[in-house]
Order: sequence, then structure tokens, then C-alpha cells
Amino acid sequence: MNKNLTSRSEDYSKWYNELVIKADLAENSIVRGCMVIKPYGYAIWEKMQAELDKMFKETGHQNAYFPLFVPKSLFEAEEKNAKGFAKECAIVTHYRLKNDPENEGKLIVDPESKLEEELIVRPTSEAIIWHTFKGWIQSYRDLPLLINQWANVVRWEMRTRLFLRTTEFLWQEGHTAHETREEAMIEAELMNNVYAEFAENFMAMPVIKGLKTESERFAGAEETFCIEALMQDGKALQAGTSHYLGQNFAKAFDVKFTNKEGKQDYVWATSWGVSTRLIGALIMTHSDDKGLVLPPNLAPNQVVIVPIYKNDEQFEAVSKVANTIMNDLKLKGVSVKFDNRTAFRPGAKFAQHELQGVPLRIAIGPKDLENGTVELARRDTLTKEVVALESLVDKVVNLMTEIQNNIFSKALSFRNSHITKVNTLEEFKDVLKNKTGFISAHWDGTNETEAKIKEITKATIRCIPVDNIAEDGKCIYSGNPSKQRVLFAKAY
RNA sequence: CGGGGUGUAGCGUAGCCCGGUUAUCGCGCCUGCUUUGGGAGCAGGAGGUCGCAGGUUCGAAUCCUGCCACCCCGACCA
Repeated sequence: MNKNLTSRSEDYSKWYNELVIKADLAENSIVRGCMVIKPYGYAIWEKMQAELDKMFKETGHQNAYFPLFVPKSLFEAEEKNAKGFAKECAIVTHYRLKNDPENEGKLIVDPESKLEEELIVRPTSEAIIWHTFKGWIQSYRDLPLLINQWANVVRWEMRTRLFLRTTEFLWQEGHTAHETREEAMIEAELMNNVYAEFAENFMAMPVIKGLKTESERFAGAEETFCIEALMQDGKALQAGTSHYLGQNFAKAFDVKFTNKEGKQDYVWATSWGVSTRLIGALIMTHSDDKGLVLPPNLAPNQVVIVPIYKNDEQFEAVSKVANTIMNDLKLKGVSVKFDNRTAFRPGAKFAQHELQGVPLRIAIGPKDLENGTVELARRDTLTKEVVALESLVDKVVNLMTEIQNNIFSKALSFRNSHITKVNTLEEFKDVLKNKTGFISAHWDGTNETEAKIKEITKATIRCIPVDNIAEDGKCIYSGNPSKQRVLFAKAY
């Protein structure tokens, strides 16, 4: 295996794939399109889960769990939703195997075990959840119902890519029911804001909050809020979505409640989700040619200590100092790993921890023992400095914030410098070809124009930013009047 | 499902056109010694249904036929 990573600028896809594998985050599995998330990758996901879960609870949500299998009749109840996902479903048709009479030691599907009704492996859980909600909701006193589920889902995609698009993926899906349209709409936007906050404060990834156009909307939604991020190759990535579902699912699953006036009404719904795709987003937002750059707020280890020694006595002396530092840092809430593996030399450890994006590295050797110092190396800037032991803990604590802020502002200025206003289709094409990134342009609001632009340029409307300012202009394609600019980009 | 490509050790590969001893090299792995402040050096070692099946031939990784798998580009998508 090559020691060096492919350069980012050379071949972004190759670089990404190599990085995911070499940094020990995940690997392709034997099952088509599915990936194995390795311990280090999973540790990042656990950090994300913990922070998101906290935010969901703070906004009044509770966790629950619903079945993996959805009976076909339930699945098809909300027609638009069913149609949207129909082409990518795994379906259980049988429940038993038996010995193959013609091939000793082999198994075949037992035709006797055919299910009367097929079960769909959930590509999303609206159907099974709304069927369940029917039994949970009778009165306005049962509302709002604010439920979140951590789960896996299966979408049988044609082409997959580690973390960004896999046949099975882990995610959370929130499903809520409300008394009024307004309340549901507020909830949908609130959760989109939660996602944006998480992306910016924890992932250090700037996002644009917006609304999807009709054609990009979730199947079955009346409005889809989203957060859109920009990757280092200039392509956009949908990082999270939050849907206002109106009464579509309530009607499809007959979920009515008695309101304060004693009248029956259908409830108003939302659903929202983010997935392990966020790990892909994290990688493509910050990493460099040396590997991952993890924000301190999500790094499984914020600090790693690497001992340098020539013999057992030195190793023991260094370890003593390292353990003291580790304890002091842990008391300050900093997560530290002492890399005391004897099978690897310091250089190899430096390279590995850089590859895995550990924000700070402390090296301690014989020279440091003499001087009462350590070597402190930052992953984000790749700079090193010698620090006196007595000021180390404060310094590290401060650096956690500084690194978090630094990588955010780096990503932010990249993102901001890649939003380009254009007024003609020629300019549009030119930016796509030579600069990439988001393109802010006038659009006449029709599906036809959107589809045409996609056909010509491969770029799609990522979103209509929620904080958009009104501006009169002409659609870059049709020339028809437009009230505001929307953001286009090539997307993952 | 359309277009292109590739299958040789855990990974990456040479050899194939033009058939000929024991299938090449690098990384990784194992053992030993020396090393350890940026991916160690030396010595030794283990590891192979050359994708599968058939055919041609004295002889097939190499030629022929069929099949399978995977990758890339489209369509689809969080």
C-alpha cells in the first residue's frame, strides 16, 4: 500500500476514497453497496449522535424505535412517498430456507414460505410510524407528538460511495405531529436550524439554510427545508433535510384528533433527518493531503501523546509525565490518548495521527524531560512549538476552541468565495466549468426551466436560501421576470 | 439498464500482443539483531484455485468460447 495519499487536487474522488480507507473510518463490505464502518469511523458517528441527541432532547423530542419492515400495503398508502421510493426498495418475499435437494449442502428459498404480503425494508419510516401514530393520537392533549428514531435504512442505489451514498446507512429520523399548520411549519424550520447549528458549531462546516424547489422536495412533503454545504472540490452536498408534510400522512393513515372545540381534524406533520453522510461531509470540508482534519468538538481523541525514548528507563520516565498530563487534561474535559504502543516508532505514529485528524499532538522525549517542556503540534495548521509543562494544560484548553474556530473560518471563507452571482447562462456555464461552487442566479420559478438548466449544465437548484433578499431580475434561461436569486450547483 | 474497462498473494502490480523451466516487483505480514525527536535498516521467512468452466496444444496466466464478479462514465439518489 502506498504511504502517501493521492493529492486532493489531483483526483478528488480517489483522494476521498483512499482517505476513508487509510484513516480507518470504513471499508467496502462484501455486500453490494454496503459499507463496514470501522471503530474509528464509528467513534466519530457516536460523537455526532451524542451531540445531536442532546439537541433533540433540548427541543422536547423523545427517542423511540419502530420496525425495520414495512408491510407493502402500509408503504403504498401515501402515494407520492411510495412512488418516490419505489425504485430503490429491498423487499422481503420469503421467510425460510431449506436444503437444496439437487445440491447437497446448499440452501434454497423455500417456496412454501412465501409471504402473503411482502415486507419492504424501510427506506424511510413515515409509513410504519404514521400507522403507529394513529393509535397514539386521539385528542389535542396528545399533541404535539415529538418522536425521534435512531435507525438504519436501506435504499437500493445504483451507484454508491463510502458514507455519501451506501445501500444501507445509519441515520436519525424525527417524526412529529401537531395541532396546527403553523406549529408544524415552525417545527420543520426549527429542526433545520438545529441541523445548521450542529453543522456549524460541531462539524465546523458552514451551511446555507434554504428551501428545496418542488422537484427536489422529499416525496410526500409540502415543503422541504435543507442545509447545503460546499465541499472542497466545489460540489454541493445536501447535509440535512427537514420536511413540512402538511396533512398528507395524516390523511393517508387516517390520523385524526379531537380539537379544543370538540371537532375532528387531521394532524399536521413534519419529518427530518441526518445520516452518516455527515461523516463524508466532515471529511470533504476540512481534510488535506495529509489526511483528516477533525474539529475538536467531534474528534474521538482531541489530543494524542506520543512518547519518544531510546530505552526502558526513558520510556518509563516519559510515561510518567505523559500520564500526569493526561490526567490534568481529562480534568479539564479534554479527551486524550497516550499512544504508548511499542511496536511503532514515533514517525509512524505522527503520520498515523495526522492521517486520522487528531487536532493536537504532544510529543515528549528525553530532551523535554531535561527542559520541562513538550512539543505541541497542531493538525489544522501543521505548526509545532515547544511549550513549558506548567503552561501546557491552559494552552491546550484554549487551542481546542481556537482550532475549532480556525477550521470553521477557513471553510467559511472557502465557501463564501465560491458563491458567484451570474446574470446569463453563458456566465453560468463558465463559472461551473472554471470556478465551481454555488451559483446565485435568477430563475423563473418553473419546473421546466429547472429541468432544462439541469439537462444543459448538470447543475441543480440546491436551495432557495431562507434569508434571501428580494431582487427583481430576469431568469437566466427563459428571460422571464424573477423576484429573487436561487443557488445552483453541481451536487453529490 | 446503456457505453467503456479490469480480474495474477492481504493491497498495488509485471508478465498476456508473440504459449515454453520454479509466475515478477513493491507495500504489508512473521522471526532475529540493530534502531526510536517525522512513515527505520539489515538478514531470513511465510503467503498463489493467475475470476470460474470448457476448448485448442506435447505444454496455457498467455490463444479461443461461454459464464461470473468488480470498477469507471451516464440515468437514480441523503
